[in-house]
Amino acid sequence: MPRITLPDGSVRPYDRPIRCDEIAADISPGLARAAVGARVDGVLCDLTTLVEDDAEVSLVTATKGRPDADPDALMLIRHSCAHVMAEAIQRLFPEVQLVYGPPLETGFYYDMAVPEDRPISSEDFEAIEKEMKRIVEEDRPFTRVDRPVPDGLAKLEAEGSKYKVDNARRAIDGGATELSWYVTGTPGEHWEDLCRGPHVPSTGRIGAFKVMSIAASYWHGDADSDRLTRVYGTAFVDRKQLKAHLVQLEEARKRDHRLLGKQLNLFHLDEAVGPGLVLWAPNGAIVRQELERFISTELTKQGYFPVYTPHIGKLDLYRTSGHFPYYQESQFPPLLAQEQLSRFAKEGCTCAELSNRMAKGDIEGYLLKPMNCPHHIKIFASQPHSYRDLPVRLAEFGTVYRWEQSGEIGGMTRVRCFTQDDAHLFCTEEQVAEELQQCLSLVKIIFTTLGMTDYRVRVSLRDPDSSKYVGDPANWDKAEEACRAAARSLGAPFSEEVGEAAFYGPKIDFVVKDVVGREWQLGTVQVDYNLPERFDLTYIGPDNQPHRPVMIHRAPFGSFERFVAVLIEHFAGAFPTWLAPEQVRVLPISDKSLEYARRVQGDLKAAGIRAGLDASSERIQAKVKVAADAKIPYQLVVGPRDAERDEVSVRARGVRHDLGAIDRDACVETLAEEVAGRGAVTLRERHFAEALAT
RNA sequence: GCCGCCGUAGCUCAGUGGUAGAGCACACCCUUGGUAAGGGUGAGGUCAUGGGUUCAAGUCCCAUCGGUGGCUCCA
Repeated sequence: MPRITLPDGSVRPYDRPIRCDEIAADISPGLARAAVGARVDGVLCDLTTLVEDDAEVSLVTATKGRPDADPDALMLIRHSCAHVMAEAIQRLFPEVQLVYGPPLETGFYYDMAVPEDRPISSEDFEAIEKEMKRIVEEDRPFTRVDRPVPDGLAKLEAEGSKYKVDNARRAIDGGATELSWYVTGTPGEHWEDLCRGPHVPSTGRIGAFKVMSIAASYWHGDADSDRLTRVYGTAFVDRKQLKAHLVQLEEARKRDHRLLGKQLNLFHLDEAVGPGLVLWAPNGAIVRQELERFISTELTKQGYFPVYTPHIGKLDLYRTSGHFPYYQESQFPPLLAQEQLSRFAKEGCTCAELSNRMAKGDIEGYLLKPMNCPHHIKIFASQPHSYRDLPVRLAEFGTVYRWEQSGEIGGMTRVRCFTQDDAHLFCTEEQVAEELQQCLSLVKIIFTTLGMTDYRVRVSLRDPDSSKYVGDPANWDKAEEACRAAARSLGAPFSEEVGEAAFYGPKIDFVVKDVVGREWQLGTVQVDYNLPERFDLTYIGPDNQPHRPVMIHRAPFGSFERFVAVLIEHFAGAFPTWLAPEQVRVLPISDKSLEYARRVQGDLKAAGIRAGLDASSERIQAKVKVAADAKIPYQLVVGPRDAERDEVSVRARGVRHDLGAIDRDACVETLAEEVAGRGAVTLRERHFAEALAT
């Protein structure tokens, strides 16, 4: 007979198998009302689940009007809401076949096969929601019906849904001994769906929901398989939570780097230049340049040598490295040698022939470089190296070109031309561990300085079943173990992900999320035993014999394009003073103070500060507003009173009032310190701590 | 690359198949005002591009280009 242990440690003995909702009712009527599901020995399940043996049971509750919700409750609500949406859609579009509808972190989706002649569009959302509302208001119970495998399969086949048959087969392959359906209401009478569950007790427990968007997907995620329509929605315990979520989404969109990039004139994408080709406007260029300076200082400290290399190289170079022709489809087409080009033009050679002959190697040309490593390798190989010289660390802000799929390009996060803060380290096998650690600490310095604490670490390994990786498996094992060890030494949690490695070696990646929740790889450190082999790199060891060096590829920022995109969103465009394109703006009260304002600006510029001046004929109110919209860290308002006392009146970004006046020289000096120290000291804290508090 | 949606002034957006609009920004004039937008005047458009339907297309249809939301991909 089951003894039920509750989360508070108390134990309830029962003399018969007991349902979770009965347990809830035994504890309190309030709990019984609030419960939407249960966890039995940690496994989320229906409230009607029968507990037959001793178990730890906790009830999952969803209480309207409470700001915090149990993530499991939201999971149940969303999964259930996916059913309600599917029912609504099938009522409106009887031809639609359902595929798969799971809950997500922020909502749910349902994949479905929609007939081509009547696609679902966002214009249908209102009707769908209306239908859903009706189902929710009817408050019909979610009823589970289990069927033996043969009966279940027969039923699905009779219904003719290949997708659901496939789902069932997968469940069976996964060890299922029964197939379960969930009916929203009475079996035999109401709508039902093959589903593993669990669900909330009844449709009425879905507090508030919204159909969000529509997108395409592929069956099983396979681009060659059926195209499906994916409808996204979200659901919450109550309206208030849903609204808070929508407001949050709206706020996030305001931080979007594409929007801020335009508003703050940071970068520009121009149709005439080409998709995925970023033009850095002066303001964005300053941010990038500051980052370049910042990391250059660190690189010097860590013993890197700067190098410069061209943007193209001969095809043969990339045949050696393995970039060509294996990754041909993700590269810009090769540049043909001039005389060959004209010859082929005369011969009327087709593109397919051309690409064929290039792949075979009987045509020479140049490739826009997809990576910097081959060039750096050639610099290393241009001289003999003793083990005493190692490690050799070659660094370059190297621009690379990759032919990303058109649908993937967007903003500055995924582009076709980008500049990496790249470097390649050539070292002995014994040196790998320490070099890796140094690289990781560099990444950490960057993230810490910029206050970006919200990242995750991923150790990216090869997929042994895939053929896209080059080199000896034994070397891969060594490299992967080195990455694991280095990640461990970071002291932060990390996940290992198979199939994420580069073609030549495993990586330690730093991954962050953008405002819309998409993940991006920024910093990366990669161990490579393969390219040294392909290029036959050697150094002379203490035994006077040639040895193979190991390479480490690393880019702490990843690429400036992507990093700055994430940085814009991280700061919501309000860059710290050292990064801000315009660090200070001087605002004269009127033309009468223009001369003094110019003097202040001159002092600031002389101190190396990027200072602007608003010499327009607007009133001070307007100047303050415009400067605030431009997210300039400091505004110095100057009028006759300030000029007389050699002072400036300071306003700080984000503060709605005037902080007060201070001595002009003191202001310039502290600002210079703030910039030099990258925010270790700030003008606002040092001189206006009191004024800030009010 | 695939599917949906979108494309009107530098920006944000209105615009029943019947003469191309607003706000901001810009230029000039007035205003010289002590802390989150003073007032006026003006200039600015191959309505993404190319076809089609129509007496008539920014508006309807098709294609292309570009953007966007996903999917797939990301060496």
